[in-house]
Amino acid sequence: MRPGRKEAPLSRAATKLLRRQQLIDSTIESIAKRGFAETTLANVADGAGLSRGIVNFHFQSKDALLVETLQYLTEDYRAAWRRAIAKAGPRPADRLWAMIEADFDPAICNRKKIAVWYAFWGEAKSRPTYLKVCDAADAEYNDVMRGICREIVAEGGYASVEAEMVADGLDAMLNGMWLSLLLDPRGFDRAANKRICRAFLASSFPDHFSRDRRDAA
Amino acid sequence: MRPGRKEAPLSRAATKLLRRQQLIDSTIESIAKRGFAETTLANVADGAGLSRGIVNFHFQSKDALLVETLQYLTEDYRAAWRRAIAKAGPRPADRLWAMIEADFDPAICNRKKIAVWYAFWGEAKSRPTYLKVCDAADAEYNDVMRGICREIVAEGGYASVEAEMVADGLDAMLNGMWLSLLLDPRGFDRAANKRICRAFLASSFPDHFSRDRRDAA
DNA sequence: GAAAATTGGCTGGCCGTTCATTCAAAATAA
DNA sequence: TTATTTTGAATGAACGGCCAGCCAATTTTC
Repeated sequence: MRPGRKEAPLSRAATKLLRRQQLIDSTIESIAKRGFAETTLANVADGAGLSRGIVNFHFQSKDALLVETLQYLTEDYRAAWRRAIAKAGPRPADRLWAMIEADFDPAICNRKKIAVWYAFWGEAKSRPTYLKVCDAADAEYNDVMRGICREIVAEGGYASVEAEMVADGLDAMLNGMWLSLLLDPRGFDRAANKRICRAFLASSFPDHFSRDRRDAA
Repeated sequence: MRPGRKEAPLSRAATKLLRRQQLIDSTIESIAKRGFAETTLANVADGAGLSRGIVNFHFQSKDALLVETLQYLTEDYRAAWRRAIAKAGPRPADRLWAMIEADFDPAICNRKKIAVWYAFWGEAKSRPTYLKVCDAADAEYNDVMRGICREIVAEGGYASVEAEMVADGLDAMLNGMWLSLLLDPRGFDRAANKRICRAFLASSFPDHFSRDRRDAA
């Protein structure tokens, strides 16, 4: 197919993984470009530069491809925020802020991937498998965020602040900001959105976050 | 089709409107139940208790039906929050809170309608018409909310608070809470979510909102 | 190490099904 | 009657899944 260049020879096991990943990538591309309803196996195969029958060779069915695509997306996301937390060090305020930064990282928070997230959410109610995967990913993220907020509350002795409420509010806010990227990409402003998150944190945990700078004492 | 009962005679113009609304309602029902991808004209017609060819008589095409369904949904939503604001009286804090209450009103915020909203958002990126309608509706809501927040800031003399940031943050938070209803309907708690919104407002506009009661002095 | 045998990846066309749309005929209202 | 609405069957296009066979990679045999 690609006349000029010859692929480097790979072991069979490696090709198998490569092909599956190519097809998943192409599926993401197609859903972002054409939407869920108009993504066909032919589109996916064409996008990957492979033949028409290839998907049913590497995946049980179209639905299995879509489920695995969703699982890849959730794993990709989970890895990103876990990595960010790990890099942030021990202080809970730093870890919380790292989760937010991760949510706005262009590797995660770009229109293509957000469109695919929303495509799956849009189908979630009528497909229990999608619902389960999405809900589990969301729940895990929320659990971790609640835990960190509890640490901050304990550290700061914030009597009137309920950690869970801050975490849930922040979580919802982040998802809503993704929607605004989807609907109005030109008007989307990463820095402004981060500032809004920071203001929310500053009013909830004033000893840990300031409105302007990265971190308070 | 319904042998036992005979419909009351209606004028042709009235029947026409009735049929169109029946079909739009059935479309909403079908998208909520089966999802966007598996909603067919046959499903819609069956759901409305009408014959197979009926949709293409009252609508130009399937796509036209879907666009009009989305327009109906946005109009329904707009009417709900406008009504809520009008009922709330002159004080901006009351009007802002009325918008939030409207967002959690079971007539608007129920799993069926939320699922349909997310279905359209999921297709928005690849269908410019949907995008335009959704974005316009969102922008209008956001404009009004920003305006009210500006009034509150002016009233309270909140120096450090930017009205637009509060409005945008609240807007995003509300959308994110809808997602949590979609993904985890059992865990969804209207009152708890309202309390989170109220806490956010209390920390932004302390002279206008308290954490616990409906309104401050 | 070279040749032969085997495995497994990949192709592209085919088939049955489903769907949106059209249409001629029937039913209903004006 | 005439105009409009409704029906349900027909049409043609598009799709997912299937498969027989080709070919490269790997293993086995000599």
